Amino acid sequence: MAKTIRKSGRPSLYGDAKGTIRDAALTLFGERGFNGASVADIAAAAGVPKANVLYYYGSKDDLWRDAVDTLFADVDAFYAKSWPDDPPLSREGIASRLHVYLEACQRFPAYVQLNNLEGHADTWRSRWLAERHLRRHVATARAYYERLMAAGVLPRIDPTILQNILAGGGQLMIGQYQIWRITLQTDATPADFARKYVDNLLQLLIPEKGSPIGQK
Amino acid sequence: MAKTIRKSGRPSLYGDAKGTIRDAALTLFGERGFNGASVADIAAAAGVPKANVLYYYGSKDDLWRDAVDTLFADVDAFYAKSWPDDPPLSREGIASRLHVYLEACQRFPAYVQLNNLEGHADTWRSRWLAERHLRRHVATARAYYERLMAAGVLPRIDPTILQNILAGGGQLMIGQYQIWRITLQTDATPADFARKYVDNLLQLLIPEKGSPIGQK
DNA sequence: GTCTATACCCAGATAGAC
DNA sequence: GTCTATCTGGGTATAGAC
Repeated sequence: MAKTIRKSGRPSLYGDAKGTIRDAALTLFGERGFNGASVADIAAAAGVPKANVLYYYGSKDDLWRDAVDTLFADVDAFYAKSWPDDPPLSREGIASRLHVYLEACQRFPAYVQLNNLEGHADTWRSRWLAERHLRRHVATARAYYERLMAAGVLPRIDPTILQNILAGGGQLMIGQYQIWRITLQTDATPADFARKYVDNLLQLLIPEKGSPIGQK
Repeated sequence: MAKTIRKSGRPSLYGDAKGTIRDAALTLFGERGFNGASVADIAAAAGVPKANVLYYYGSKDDLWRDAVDTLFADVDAFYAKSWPDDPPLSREGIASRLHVYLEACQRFPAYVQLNNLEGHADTWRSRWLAERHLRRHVATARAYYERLMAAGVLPRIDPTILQNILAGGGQLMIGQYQIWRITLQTDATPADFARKYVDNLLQLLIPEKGSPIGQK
């Protein structure tokens, strides 16, 4: 019965049942996939009865869409405050851009897990993800990489492949951290992983003479 | 009751119903995930009644395990005939190794999709995958990359990160080809994609002067 | 607005005819 | 060995009390 003052951003005030449900849903959708996370699971995680989930969101599909939109609003806000408008066309510019991207993957696990879970199939969910959100993100990154190649900082190669080479490996290690942990006892979740990955990548791409690997 | 005699080394009874079911299961598990692919779906895809699936495999879990083991047996056989025992420690050696790996990802879609679908969670399935199969594959690849770094062909960086940089981007583009197709109209499924990816990657890592790759 | 109870369907798994 | 019919539980969604 609490009056929930709903701003379009993150309510999370006292009694914000709808927001609590959406946050729980996003976590479980990211962890178990759409089919693996039931409405009952989400309700239990949010601490509300099952029927309330369907009361606030008309259906499980609508809940998924709302949760994903909210996720990308958060990620966009994170990028807006972390990325300079005009990143330098240099080794350091690449490092900073990649570091922010990997930080986003760590901070918003569903950001990368949803791609893993939905990206291989042609469904209403993968289409929603791609057209509504990914296309925008990919275009922004590509514009910067195109400028890097034009400036001669990187060799000129296929831009889509370039994006995947630069970001793909780290995205995989973060998104699939559990299976990497089981396989090799490595851990891509600590805060310094993003920095370590970027340092190693740049050492491989643009070696600096005498630079110790994995330095701070 | 068509008598489809299957070769390729797997136990084939008359009309190999069991093999047909397992193949259909692997396809659907790879496409929709374990929870998204029902026993009824698998039975329909294999063209047998639902009860037969549970007759041949005692449970859905057992079917998954058997399908995954068979997949990795096929992938191992593919590697055995495609990888030289002693790949050269050179630019060409890297290219050939990566090319074979990406070909395997294309030829056995479930090989990469299962990682995407299971890799982010700690479940009996991700543990099965990691301990029974991935650890072996990763160790084999790592041994080669360690020798490459020791020989000075590549700068010495963290070997796990190196593996992910080299193979991660292509694996992502192939495994999540649908969402890349929707997002950018790119297509990672054609036979020449693996070659194109490797060429671009090596051009970035170890540029060759005057190489015509991706020039525009 | 919040909850209990329930409808209704589909999932995995069995029984038993043939 | 193959199939139809069925059991049981869990899934999404709804009705209706308060």
